[in-house]
Amino acid sequence: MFGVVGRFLSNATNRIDAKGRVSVPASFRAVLLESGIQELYCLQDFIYPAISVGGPDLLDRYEKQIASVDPFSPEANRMSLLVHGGGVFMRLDAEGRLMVTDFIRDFTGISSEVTFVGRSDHFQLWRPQAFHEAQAAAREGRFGSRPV
Amino acid sequence: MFGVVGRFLSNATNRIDAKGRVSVPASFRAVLLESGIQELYCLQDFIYPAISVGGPDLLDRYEKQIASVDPFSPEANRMSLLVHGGGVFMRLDAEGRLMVTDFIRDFTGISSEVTFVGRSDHFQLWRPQAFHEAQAAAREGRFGSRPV
DNA sequence: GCCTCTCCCATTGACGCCCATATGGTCCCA
DNA sequence: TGGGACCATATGGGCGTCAATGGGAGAGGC
Repeated sequence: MFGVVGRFLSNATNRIDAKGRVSVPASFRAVLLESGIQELYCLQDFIYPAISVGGPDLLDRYEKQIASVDPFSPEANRMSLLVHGGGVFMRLDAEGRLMVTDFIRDFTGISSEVTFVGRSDHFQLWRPQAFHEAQAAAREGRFGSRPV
Repeated sequence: MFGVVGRFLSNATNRIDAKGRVSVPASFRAVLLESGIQELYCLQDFIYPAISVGGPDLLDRYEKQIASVDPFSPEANRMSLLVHGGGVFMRLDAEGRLMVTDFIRDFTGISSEVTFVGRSDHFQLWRPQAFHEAQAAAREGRFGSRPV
């Protein structure tokens, strides 16, 4: 439907239902299907208050990045804390929804709605307002609020 | 109509119908056809409250720029937030119309009419009044309002 | 036994694909 | 040169399909 474009693009906001589930946008599910991704790795972004979601390769890339810096640096320490201590694995239900756990809520501030944001090789979960603020800040060359 | 076209030029305002569709001006469609562009990359502009529309090469240009810096750097993260999170692929229907989604409306303020503005290698979608104001401001050497 | 998660089915509203109409312009020909 | 056929564009709308969402009921863990 969105053509032969195999990457995560755009942003869309969906509601969380009474059971704490939220539908992943169809265009994102199409990319997951195309990539044969069934197991979703969810990690905390290094900069923004958002959860990054992708296939198993996403974890690999983060670990490579950690390995590339001085392993005793505060930066490597901090990244490991997020990647290893903060990463979880999830899967979608038959309708393409995922559970919004406390892990996601606490880190992002998400409560009733989720903004899905494409990042090319993965996508992210944001609190709607936080996303808009971060985007506006990015346009002005700033970064917006850091997590925690 | 023959040969000379090649670029997106001039501007035109069309109405949005009851189903939220709007006709892309025929002269713009001719350029798209000539360029063999079927998938339209639509990006929320960095400066103006307008959507930029072009072929996949438009996205390629931005991605090259991102690729030129450390992919885990805050700077790459920030650019991706705009280029990937603020961009989407769309396609025209059989009559050469496109859906004016909330993605477009929220960012531009477009509600009932769309002004198409040629920008040589791409074109833009504007709220008519915002376009006139920005043009007037540009004549005086200013930039006009920034996006929300 | 209660609470949580998963699988299944139902609803509704949005979108894609298709065909129809109006309007204005161009070209041809008498 | 004026009339009229013809065409392209912009616009309207029917209808089937699918996505987003809601909710029931069973399986399994604490």
